[in-house]
Amino acid sequence: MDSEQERELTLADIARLAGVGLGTASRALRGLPNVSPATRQKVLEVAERHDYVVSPDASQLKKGATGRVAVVVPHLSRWFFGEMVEGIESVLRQAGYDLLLYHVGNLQDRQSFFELLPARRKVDAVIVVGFPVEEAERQRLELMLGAQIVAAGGQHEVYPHVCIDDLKAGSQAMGHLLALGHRRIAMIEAIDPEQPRQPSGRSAAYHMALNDADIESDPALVVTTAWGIEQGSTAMAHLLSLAELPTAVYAHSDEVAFGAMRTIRDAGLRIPEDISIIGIDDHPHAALLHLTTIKQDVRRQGVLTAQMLLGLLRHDEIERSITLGTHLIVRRTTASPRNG
Amino acid sequence: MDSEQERELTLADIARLAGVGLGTASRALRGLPNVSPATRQKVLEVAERHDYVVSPDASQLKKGATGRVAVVVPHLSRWFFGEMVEGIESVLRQAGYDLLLYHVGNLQDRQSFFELLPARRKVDAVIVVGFPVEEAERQRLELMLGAQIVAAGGQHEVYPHVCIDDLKAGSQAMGHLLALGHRRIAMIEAIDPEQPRQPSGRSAAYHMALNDADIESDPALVVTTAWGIEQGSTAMAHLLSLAELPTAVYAHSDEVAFGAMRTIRDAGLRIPEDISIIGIDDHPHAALLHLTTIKQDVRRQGVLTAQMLLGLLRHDEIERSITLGTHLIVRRTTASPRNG
DNA sequence: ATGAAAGCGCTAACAC
DNA sequence: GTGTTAGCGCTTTCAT
Repeated sequence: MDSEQERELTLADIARLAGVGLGTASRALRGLPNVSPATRQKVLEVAERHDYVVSPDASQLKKGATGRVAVVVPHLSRWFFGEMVEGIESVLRQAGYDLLLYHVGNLQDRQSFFELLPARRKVDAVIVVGFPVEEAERQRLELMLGAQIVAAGGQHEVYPHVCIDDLKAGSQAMGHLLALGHRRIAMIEAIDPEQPRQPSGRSAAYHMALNDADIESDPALVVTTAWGIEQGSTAMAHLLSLAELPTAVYAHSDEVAFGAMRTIRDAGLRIPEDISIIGIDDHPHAALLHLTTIKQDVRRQGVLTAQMLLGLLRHDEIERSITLGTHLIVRRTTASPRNG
Repeated sequence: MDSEQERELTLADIARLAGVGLGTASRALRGLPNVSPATRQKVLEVAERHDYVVSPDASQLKKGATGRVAVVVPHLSRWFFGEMVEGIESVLRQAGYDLLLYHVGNLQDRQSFFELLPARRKVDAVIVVGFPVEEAERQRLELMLGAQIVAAGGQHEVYPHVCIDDLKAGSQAMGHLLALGHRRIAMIEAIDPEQPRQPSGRSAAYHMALNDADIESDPALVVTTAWGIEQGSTAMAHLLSLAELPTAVYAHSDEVAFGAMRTIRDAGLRIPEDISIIGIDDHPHAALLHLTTIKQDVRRQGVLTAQMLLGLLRHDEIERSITLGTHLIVRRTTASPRNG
């Protein structure tokens, strides 16, 4: 059997088989006017019988639009990004767009992405997920003529975007701890060591909240670490080595909080009796571990980003900046300090 | 500013600017022979100066290959799939292939994927991740003439594939519990309700192990549920309602085990003193929760799958079936039964 | 309503 | 070595 050698039928084949001209076949298949019902019927029938589909590449070459959008993510196996991409994918697919995935896991990947622009001339748009594009990168992106650029899950003045207000989320977290009566509050600040350092709303919220509450901030209570469970665990160990322990911990993310929780318990301390802890995200495992947190709807951010993009592609008049709300979910890791 | 109207330069533009013919420009750019150093130098210089890159679509139209591969996944926000895609993406990118992502989250998505074949005529290959392709689906896939098809993370006789041996992984888990002296062992069987029911090696391992140990299996000790934390939690609740409790639980996956652990503890029972529990995967959170499990290297499966695919695309003589090993990681959720 | 023809941006075969 | 030419599979005038 030489089925291996079979080739895809072309429009010319279909036209010939249907006994019509090339142009007519094209129009018939695409539902354009100026085709008699009988002719259209015949073309459709032939195409159907032979399982014909047009070559998107050929048709795009002529039309100009690619029907693809690039999605650039710094991580994939992390819940936040998976959820985001799922949201994006669902609306893109429904709109008939294909999704080209680019992973920029570390600084080097990221540099080479913006240097080489592998998506160039391949997509109608690009969605940058979860990190702010720097000025130099923005300039490179300009080479992608005509491509719409939007950002999801990160602050971007420069591009249309959808995100949450990190400052507000942080304030909600701190507000909760403060309201419970905590005054000695530590922060585990999460950064991505593989990406350029960014000013963080979640960090700003900490200092602002403390300031508003007339609490002098103690630099020793702030520890900076990478975004992960083990890192959170280590950071917490550092905090526990302090002479005077914090009564509460504000972690930049749930995953960091998870690690911190383990360390606290392994040290023989109880949560929340000895130390309260709060995260941000509402990661699926937060409920499992009864972690109090600030919830954000990541999937929805993905959906809205993709919808915004489609609007841009259609040149609709649309909102170019969407900030989603976040809210406190009180579970069992926060309580008033004992001697509060 | 009408930069919006700027258009990408074509090869013809570059040729003209460099004062050479179209063919020469093409050869120069691609490093083909039969171009004088001086000419090549000039062409390269012009292209560089204008940030020119060839249109992949146009060049592919001529060459035949698309330079893209479709990756089909049933989930994204789940650790296993994110990890797998990261592995796949890393080698594909390095080889210059683009990755088209298709998400078939539920039965309907899956049906429409195989019915519409949105990747048809768009890719050189497709990688199916984490689910066995059914016969009817396989037939649809045949319409993608010339596309290589490989499978990752799921059993497939029909396609070249890389996976783990579920039967063996399950046997390792059961072997551990049995060796500890457990005889009343429950199984939380995880299935994907959104996908067609498949025979599971992880389930077979349970019955086989019990049989080999001359333990009569009690149907009440097997509970089937969907793949998730909450589902594991509920399943465990069911198990705890039994008149005679199991002394150990074998969960098909770590995430299911996580949920079960919560239920056990919420019921006031201790792990592993009252009930032992083991999972499969070595999810990042398994270490966090001290869960004993069977580790599999998912990322590596992704890498090997993509490498296998590249080999196939190059028509290399390569191994078309790779089964990765798994191994027991003993942590703190398993111990000998009290009255064992 | 329909067919012929030009051309999208490129590669490959062919002359020179 | 280099320029010209003929397509790749389609869409889109433009006649008819």
